[in-house]
Amino acid sequence: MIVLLLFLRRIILDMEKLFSNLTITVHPKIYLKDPESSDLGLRIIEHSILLVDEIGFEAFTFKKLGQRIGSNESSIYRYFENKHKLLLYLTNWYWGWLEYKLVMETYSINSPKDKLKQALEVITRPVEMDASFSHIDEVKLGQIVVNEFSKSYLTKEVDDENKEGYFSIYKRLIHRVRDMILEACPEYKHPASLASTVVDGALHQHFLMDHFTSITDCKKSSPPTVFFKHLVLNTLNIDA
Amino acid sequence: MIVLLLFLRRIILDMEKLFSNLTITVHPKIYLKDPESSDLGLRIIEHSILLVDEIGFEAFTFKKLGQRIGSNESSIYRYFENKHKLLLYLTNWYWGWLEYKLVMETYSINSPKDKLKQALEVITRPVEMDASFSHIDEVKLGQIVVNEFSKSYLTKEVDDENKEGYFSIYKRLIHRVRDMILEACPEYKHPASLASTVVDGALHQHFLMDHFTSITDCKKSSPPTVFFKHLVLNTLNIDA
DNA sequence: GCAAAAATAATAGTAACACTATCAAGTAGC
DNA sequence: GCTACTTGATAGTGTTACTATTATTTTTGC
Repeated sequence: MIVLLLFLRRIILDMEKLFSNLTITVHPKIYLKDPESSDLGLRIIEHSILLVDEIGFEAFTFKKLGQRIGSNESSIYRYFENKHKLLLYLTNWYWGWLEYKLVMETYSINSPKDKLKQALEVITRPVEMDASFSHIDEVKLGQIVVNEFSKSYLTKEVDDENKEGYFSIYKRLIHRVRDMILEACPEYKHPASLASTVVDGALHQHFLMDHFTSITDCKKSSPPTVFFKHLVLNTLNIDA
Repeated sequence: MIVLLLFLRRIILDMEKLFSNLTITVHPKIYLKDPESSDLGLRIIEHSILLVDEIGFEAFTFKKLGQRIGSNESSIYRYFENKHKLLLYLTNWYWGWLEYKLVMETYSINSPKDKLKQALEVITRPVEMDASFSHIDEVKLGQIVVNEFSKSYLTKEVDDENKEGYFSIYKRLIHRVRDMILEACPEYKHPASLASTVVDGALHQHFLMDHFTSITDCKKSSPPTVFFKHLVLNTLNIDA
């Protein structure tokens, strides 16, 4: 058993190495010029994560970002139309990255129930550092998603932007979780709602842990993963 | 049995009559001058609901609201410091109203499980008109809560404003649901997280029904209430 | 190694936003 | 009729969210 596990782990590590020069693909209409294509672009992404995390999306401006990276406001406008598009870029990147993690950490599991459990783990756990992408601080980006993601779709333009495909990575991730729910429990009637509730709810519980502790039971010693695993498995009548 | 039900219904109707001149109390530090205290104040509330629903919170300004109600921008500033405070006022009012509905529609139910079921009904159903408050369009206010509420707390000021008590009605509502969960199932370990997940999740599912239908199973014919009742009752091992 | 092309920086400018301050006009209570 | 209070009107300030133009630097193709 242990030998098998080590063997699987080996495959996974190889796989990760194989994909180590992988880049997360973001819908090209979100940017004017691909930020991965130049040094300035990479610095825009790197420091926008740090600055948004620091001062919040409302107070964030291209002017401040320019000052931070010693570059000009107008140069940043050549990469992104406005800060809303930049936020879309960052959150798209995050969901693409999480989808990659989800696939990597579940593809070798055959039992649908174990696969689902591992998926819940990936989706609800706190974000961990990933050395594969040197210009991105995944932990801070995770915080940005918790605090700002919903602002990217709670707009009057959401239907147009959805049609353009700006949210398709996010939706694809939820479809994956939905399909795993369905494989573990084919007769369940609300797999998509359950998947979206878990993904959105996990962000929400992480926020509550930081700011409204009286309306959550989650804490370091009993993280959201515990709550959501119990919730999903009981809902589907799967034994833990 | 039917006689008893009619009797209870009679009591409830009496009770509603009794409270018909009730006003929902909002934390006084949220406003500079009580909008319920003058005609202009009432018109500010009435038309801010219509205007925010129409153009969204981002595009909403006091100048536009002033034009709409034939009043001056500066006069509105005498009631609210800024539009963020006005949003807090509207959402506080909504949660206070929903709490009132929750209490009214559950207080006479003795069985903890039935009480919880009715609570889930109140919290997850679409908002319905309420003639008791003539200056408030509850349906549109409900839409505003779905689309804008999270923007009221996803800010850098959330901890300060929470300390001031700006979110206490919202938290109190969730505490009520948490307590009902606990009465129906005393051994359940995550009652607060479940309550907050249902309240937030209900708003989210309503949003998805309108904009991202592929990641929800909810629709007119199978509304969020069905999903959440099944979710909660199975999680708590209560038979429907 | 140099010219052309591309990328970036610098500067200026505009309309809207988010206010603050001041003063005038109306109105309500005593 | 005086006072206090409310509302309206006007003006002004600093910031935001851009756009446009021109200058400078960097890259690249030959």
